[in-house]
Amino acid sequence: MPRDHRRAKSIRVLLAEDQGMLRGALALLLGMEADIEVVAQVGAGDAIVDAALTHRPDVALLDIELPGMSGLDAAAELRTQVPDCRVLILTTFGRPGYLRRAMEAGAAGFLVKDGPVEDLAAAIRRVLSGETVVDPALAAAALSAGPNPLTARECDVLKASAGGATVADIAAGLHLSESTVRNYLSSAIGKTGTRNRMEAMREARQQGWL
Amino acid sequence: MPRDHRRAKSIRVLLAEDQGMLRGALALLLGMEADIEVVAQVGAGDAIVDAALTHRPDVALLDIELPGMSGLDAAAELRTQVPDCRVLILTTFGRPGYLRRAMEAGAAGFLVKDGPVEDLAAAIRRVLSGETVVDPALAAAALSAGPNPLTARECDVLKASAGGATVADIAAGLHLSESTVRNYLSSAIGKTGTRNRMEAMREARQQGWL
DNA sequence: ATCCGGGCGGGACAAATGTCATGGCCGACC
DNA sequence: GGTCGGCCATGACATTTGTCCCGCCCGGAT
Repeated sequence: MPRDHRRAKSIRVLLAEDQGMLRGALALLLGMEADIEVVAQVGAGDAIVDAALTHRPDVALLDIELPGMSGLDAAAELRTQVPDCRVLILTTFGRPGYLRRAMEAGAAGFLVKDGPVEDLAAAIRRVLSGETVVDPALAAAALSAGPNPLTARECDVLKASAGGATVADIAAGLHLSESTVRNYLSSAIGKTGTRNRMEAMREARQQGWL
Repeated sequence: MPRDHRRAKSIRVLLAEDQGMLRGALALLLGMEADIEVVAQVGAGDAIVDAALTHRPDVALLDIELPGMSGLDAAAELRTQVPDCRVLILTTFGRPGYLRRAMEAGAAGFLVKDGPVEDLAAAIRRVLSGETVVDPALAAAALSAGPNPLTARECDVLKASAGGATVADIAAGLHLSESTVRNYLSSAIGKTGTRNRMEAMREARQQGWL
């Protein structure tokens, strides 16, 4: 005989968020909803799939920027490994490219960390009932921005150039010639319409292309 | 006749945090503590002092990175304009320089956003009772790291060089000659022991010097 | 009175960065 | 089979960046 005293079946939620305080606060608040139960909390991206396999949540609430594995990549993995689990992305940045990638990864919803906490439980319920939860303005922005024009290699080089790495550093890190690296950087700078690698990185990040 | 049903006087808290969801969640949780009352919530640094003057909180819980005015600057202002209000800094980054500046600004405590939510209410009570709340390991790091070696101008130039601005941009923005800008950048790079402006910025940020 | 240290700028030079043209290699697509 | 695009690489070149000189003006400390 189940020890659950509630009549309605409660919604099982997996919570992935690296900031301990926010994770704890959200878990407590969600746990107070009568029909919601937080069955797992993780602080790293590479723990998401394991936790989902173990606890079989109905909804996974995923941050994007996580140590280990991105929440977007985790969403894609969940799609195949735990297909019954619906994914709700919860992120600081409403970048067009993030939303696009979230949708391509099969996410059912996309929330930004601004906006009131009250939205959260509501979004979880709507997502579970089959709705897709996305801010319309953000969706429009994502559509009008168009897809990522950068090739995989150009993204690699931009990512590797973060933190002030020199061309030589990047070349060594990616096992490329220095000339090749400069060519990729140059073309990324061209495609982003910027003047140097820093601006190109900024722009690519802003768009959610990295 | 006061409508407050509790016997004990409750602790009046001002909450300054730009991320809406975290702000809302913390406000709800703190409000559930029997002896704590959130009397004001703000999402911008330049609203802190006004709100404190209006609502006369016992404790101000301040994020550092805020739009408008830094939580550290706001703490310094509170020190003079609302001296009875104790300041508890709540930040994502446990940078040594942040802790140092927080203490110099008269903060009574310094919490990082990792670590459990449960610490928060406890820290508020301890701060109010006169204790200073600081993670000992972080305090040691701040002490051993030494003070900021950069001059005010060097900081300005580093800040202005964020986002990929060229020397010409920085010079124009700060009304300086390009030679001067390059000299400041060079000396900042030297003092940080780095190889270029990007690394210098990274390091200076890491240390909390900006 | 002298000596810092900081703010500001100039000039010269080496190194890093960004651009461009060119070419080979591959796989996908028509 | 031909074409196109991505990946990788060279070499030459202009521009930017970083370094090291030098100098001037100030205000505060000794």
